[in-house]
Amino acid sequence: MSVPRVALTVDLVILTVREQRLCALTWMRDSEPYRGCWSLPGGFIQLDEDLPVAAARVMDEKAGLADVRIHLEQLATFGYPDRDPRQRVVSVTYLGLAPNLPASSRAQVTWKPVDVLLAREENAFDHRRILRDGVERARSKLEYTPLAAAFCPPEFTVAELRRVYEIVWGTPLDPRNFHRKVTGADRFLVPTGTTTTRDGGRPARLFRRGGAVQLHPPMLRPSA
Amino acid sequence: MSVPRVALTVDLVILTVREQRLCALTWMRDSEPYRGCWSLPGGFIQLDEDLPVAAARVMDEKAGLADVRIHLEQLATFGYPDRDPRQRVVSVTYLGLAPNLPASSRAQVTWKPVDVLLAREENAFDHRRILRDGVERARSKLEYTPLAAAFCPPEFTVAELRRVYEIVWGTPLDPRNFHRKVTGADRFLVPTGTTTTRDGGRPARLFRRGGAVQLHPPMLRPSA
DNA sequence: ACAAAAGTGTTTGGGATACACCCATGT
DNA sequence: ACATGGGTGTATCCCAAACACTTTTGT
Repeated sequence: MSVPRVALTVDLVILTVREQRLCALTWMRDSEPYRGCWSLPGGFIQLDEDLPVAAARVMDEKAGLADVRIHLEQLATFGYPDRDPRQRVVSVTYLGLAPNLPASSRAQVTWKPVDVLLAREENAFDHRRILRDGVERARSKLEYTPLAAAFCPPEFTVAELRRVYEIVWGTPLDPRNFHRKVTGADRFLVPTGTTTTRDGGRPARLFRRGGAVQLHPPMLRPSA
Repeated sequence: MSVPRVALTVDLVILTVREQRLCALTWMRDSEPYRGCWSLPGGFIQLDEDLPVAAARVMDEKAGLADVRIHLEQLATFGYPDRDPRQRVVSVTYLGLAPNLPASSRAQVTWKPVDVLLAREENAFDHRRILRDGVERARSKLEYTPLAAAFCPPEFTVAELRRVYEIVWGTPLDPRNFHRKVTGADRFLVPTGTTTTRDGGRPARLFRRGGAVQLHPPMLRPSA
């Protein structure tokens, strides 16, 4: 029995926080279609390759973030027939949250603020839609998982973590109540025992990510 | 440029509540591979077909639930290389919640309790894993969306809705507090103005689904 | 001394839980 | 009359928001 076969890609929504803004890793296209438009880093899946493996390979080859072991989770699959003008291509997308890192050395790959990307129209395929879904997923994941810490360097202060929440959610948070909530949440943060004054003022305790997978209790967004 | 192409299927996790149990629609395989094992209803995607359209077609052709317009949402995509012994097949899965309906007239398609399906090993491909993910998604969706009402007939009582929650979550709920919460949630339920005594006792008001998409405030599971 | 940021204590209000109690039907 | 389930009222508790206040640094 013969069945239709389609080309399958993995496309990545890699987010970070840098210079007080939520940014996504973009690939500037230098060939048709959509030459000169931004796209998400992506690549075709090999026949013998598992989906997460393909995602990790694209992280390496296209995004230039090979060494960095960042959290990658499946976002959604996009496959309406004409999303790629050349042929039927179905895209399995992954969401990753990274600390503020230099991206690839290639000029083609850069961090861009998501609000700029979502406002501009010059995007390839349906990648603006995919980015929007990824950002929304990240926003809600911050509520009930400890993934906000994935945006931070290995050691960070409570205030730095709060800045992540404020930038991703786009809302100011009360520093005092935030402090109590995150330090009280089960296995969210583990103190290193050291402090830093890099943010000015009184020395702040440094923390590392704890082993929690879910957040109890969750950090809920202000009612919006 | 030549790229690898793979076969793509849509597989459905269709859940309902019947006879006090959470059940899933299963397809009994009558050909190899996995002859005699249960599987999820599924089918190959056509070249010119959007993914949700393919899901609706499978609902019709395989599940025999054509007329019924039920809620279908994308669940996840499964694609490790050897999940189908014949060839590389990637499966885009959808989750649907249905009221208690007669399934197809074909004996091959039946409702089976999910606890039985998840306990048994005689399943095709990785469909047990997919079912498990679908059930978990449904459980958490009941918390913050009004989808529990999708398990009910068009008109239903608060107690019938409560039974849905109790069966899907596997926990008893306080009838009084449940009543207050669901009738107080914004646009969850709209009263029809009529009552029924089909459950015995004092007549219960009948409700229809309201227009809410999210639940404010959410119905949280007992801490478990 | 003063500014700046970290961290703690305290009050208060809304929502959830637990449960007593009343209502409206069938038998 | 009584059983059965529908529905309301109420005390209590917990948690989160709001914000005054103390602590510890740099300049």
